[in-house]
Amino acid sequence: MDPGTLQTLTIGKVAKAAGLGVETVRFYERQGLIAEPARSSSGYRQYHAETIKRLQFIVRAKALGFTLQEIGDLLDLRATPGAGCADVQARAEAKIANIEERIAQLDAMKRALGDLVAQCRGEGPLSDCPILDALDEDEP
Amino acid sequence: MDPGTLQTLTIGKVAKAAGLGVETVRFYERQGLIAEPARSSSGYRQYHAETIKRLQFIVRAKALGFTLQEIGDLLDLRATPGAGCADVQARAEAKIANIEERIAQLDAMKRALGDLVAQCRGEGPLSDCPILDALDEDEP
DNA sequence: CTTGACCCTGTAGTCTACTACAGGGATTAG
DNA sequence: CTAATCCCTGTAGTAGACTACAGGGTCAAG
Repeated sequence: MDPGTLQTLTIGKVAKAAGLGVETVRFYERQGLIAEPARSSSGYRQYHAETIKRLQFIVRAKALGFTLQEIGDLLDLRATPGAGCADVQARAEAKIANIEERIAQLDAMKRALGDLVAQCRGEGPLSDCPILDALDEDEP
Repeated sequence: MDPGTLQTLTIGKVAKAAGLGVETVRFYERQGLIAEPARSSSGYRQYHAETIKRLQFIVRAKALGFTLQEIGDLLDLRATPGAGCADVQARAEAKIANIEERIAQLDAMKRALGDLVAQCRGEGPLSDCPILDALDEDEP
C-alpha cells in the first residue's frame, strides 16, 4: 500500500506534529475542538493527517489571542454553508478591539506606576515612600 | 462613650467601606492579607478602622496590577524594620517591566491580526478568506 | 416578639487551559 | 521474549481571585 497517505496516526504522532502534548489533544477532543476519531481494535485513537492541520489551526489561532471557545466558533463557522469572509473578519476585528482594551488597561497601570516610581528617589525609610503613600491615600 | 473612634466594625461595614464583598474580606483573611480580627462573644469579627485602610491599600495595589501575593509581600515589607523605599521602588519597577512584557505580547497579536484583517476585503466565501488561509498555512 | 438583615463555618464551584497521576493494556525495538 | 514506550480511562490538581451555597446562629427595627 501507498505509505504516507492512508496510514493512520496515533495520538502521539498528531500531538507531536502539532507541537502539543497528548493530554492536550485529548483535552481538545473533550472540548469539542476536534472530532472523536475512529478507534483501532485495541481502542487506540486513529487520526488522519487532516487532524494535524486542524490542531495547527488551533495553535495558530491561540497565538493570535483567540480563546478555545472562539476557536471552536471559528472552526464551526468554517463548516457553515453560507458563512462568508465578513463573518471571520468581524471576529478578528472584535478580537483586535478586545486586545486594544486590554492594552489600554495595562497602559494605564503602567503610567500610574511610572508616575509613582518617578516620585520616589529610591532612598530613605518606608515612612517617606511616595509609592506606599499613594497606596494609602485616596488623593495623591 | 465616644462614638466613632472605638466602635468596632463588623465585616459588612469594612467590606462596604473598601468596596468589597464580605466573602472577599474573609478570603483575604484566609490568604493572610489581613490579620485575624478579635471576635465578639457571639463569634462576630470585630475590626477597627485601620483594617479599612489596609483593605483600601489592597484594592489600590490591585488596580495597579499587583497580584495578591505581591500585595502581601508589599504589606509585609511595610512591617519590616530596615526596609527602605528602594525595596518598594524595585517592586514597582519589576511590575512595570512585567506589564510592558504583556503589552508587547498583546501588541504583537494585534499587529498580526491587523495585517490579516487588512488582507481581507470582507466579502466572498470562506474558501477565499485570507484570515482562515493564514491560520491553515505555516507561511503566509 | 417576630421578621429580616446580618453574621458564622466549611465546603465546593467558577473560569481558562491545561497537566498529572493511577492503574491498567498494546505495541514495538532489540 | 522482554523491556521500553506507547496508549487507554477517569479523576483530580494547578494558578488566581474570587463567589456561592448549606445550614445554622445573632442582632436590630418595628
